[in-house]
Parts: sequence; C-alpha cells; structure tokens
Amino acid sequence: MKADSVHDFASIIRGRRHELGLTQAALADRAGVSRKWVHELEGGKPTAELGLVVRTLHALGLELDVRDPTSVPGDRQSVDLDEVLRRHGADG
Amino acid sequence: MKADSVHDFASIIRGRRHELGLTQAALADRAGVSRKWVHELEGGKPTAELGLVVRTLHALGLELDVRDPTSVPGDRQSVDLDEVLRRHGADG
DNA sequence: CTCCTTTGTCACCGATCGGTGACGTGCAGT
DNA sequence: ACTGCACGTCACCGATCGGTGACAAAGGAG
Repeated sequence: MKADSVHDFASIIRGRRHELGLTQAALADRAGVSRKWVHELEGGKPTAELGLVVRTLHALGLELDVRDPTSVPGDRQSVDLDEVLRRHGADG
Repeated sequence: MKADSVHDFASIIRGRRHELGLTQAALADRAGVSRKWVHELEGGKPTAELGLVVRTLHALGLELDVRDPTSVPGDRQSVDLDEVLRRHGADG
C-alpha cells in the first residue's frame, strides 16, 4: 500500500484500525500515545513524529517499507541518478 | 526495504543519499529542510516530522509503503485479528 | 427518551522541534 | 602550508508538538 503523503497514512491507519475493530482509545493505548494524537494522525497531521507513527503502525500489525520505484525487477538493478533527480527536483 | 525503526530510516536515507552522490546540504535543499535536520534524521531522530520525512524520501526518489506482513500472497487474504493483536500487544 | 460508546474538539501547558548562523574537524588537491 | 568542501556540532529562538482533562455531537440499544 503506497503512502505518498501524510493523508495516505491517515486513511491507511484509520482503515486498518476499523479492520481490527479497535477504537481510537484502544489504539492509542496500544501505541502508547494519546487519543487526541491518534485523532490528529487520522486527520492527516503532517507534523506527527516519525517514531510515534512507526509505533502506531506496529500496534496495527503493519510494516513500513521504503522502496525505489525505479528499480523494476527484471528491468535493471541500478538507477538513472540524473533521471531520478530530474523527476523529483524541479516539479516532478 | 523494511523500515522497522527510525534507525532504519536513518541508514536507508543516508545510503540512498550517497548512492545519488548528494551532500546533506543538497538533499536538504531539495527536500526543503535544513542541513541540520538532515543530519539529525540520518542520526535516527525519532521526533522528525512525518511530513518532512516523506518529502525527504521523495527528494531521494524513494517511495513509502505500508504493508501487512501477515498477508502472504497465495496464502490467504485476510488476517487473524486476534493473532495480530496478540503479537503486537504484549511483547511481540 | 435514556444510557452508553465512540469520536470530535477545546484550553492549557511544559517540552521540544526545526531554522539560522557560525565554528571546528577531516580529507583531498595543488 | 593553503584552499575548498562535506560534515558534525553549538547557542539561540519562535512556533508548535503531544498529553491531560473535560465537554458536546453522533450513533445504536432498550
């Protein structure tokens, strides 16, 4: 599940929480954060601390991955650095 | 690439930055953050803001994924909620 | 309608984030 | 030795984080 923005995190987390039948309070408890924070995260708060997000994801049984979208299996191993920089540099 | 902790982010980001031949300053510039922040992130700062992390990842041409480790392709589609909660609840 | 649960929201607060500007170190080239 | 670059680190600062405690709205059940 691609999480390109903080809003993606928001929906993923909220969805997963519902899947597991957890309340915000229950999730907050499991993740060791406050209910208010869970509420804000599910609202797409961009300033949420990385560590807390990771903990919350784990509390939901989810895992975080970092991928290189340009490394297509069977295509090639390395990347066009210029290409990458070009695409992400100015305006994508 | 699994990022289970903020330290994983640290090494992934630092490694990728080197792959691309970018300096901390250059990356900071591309991501719209300060060089100090990049330095701290690469040091494993757990309080780094999610939004900035996402921006930095994008500036490195990387993508963030959220996965359910229990959903093995070809095994089954859904999850044992109890199982998940049990594993992540007490002590994993 | 009443009770209960869940969620959205508020004010208040100490602690800390991230930016800026600067300085010292280590390394490479000349 | 001297110059230049990348990096680590520092003090300072306004802005904001996340926690706490409390209250109101929304939804279901009797």
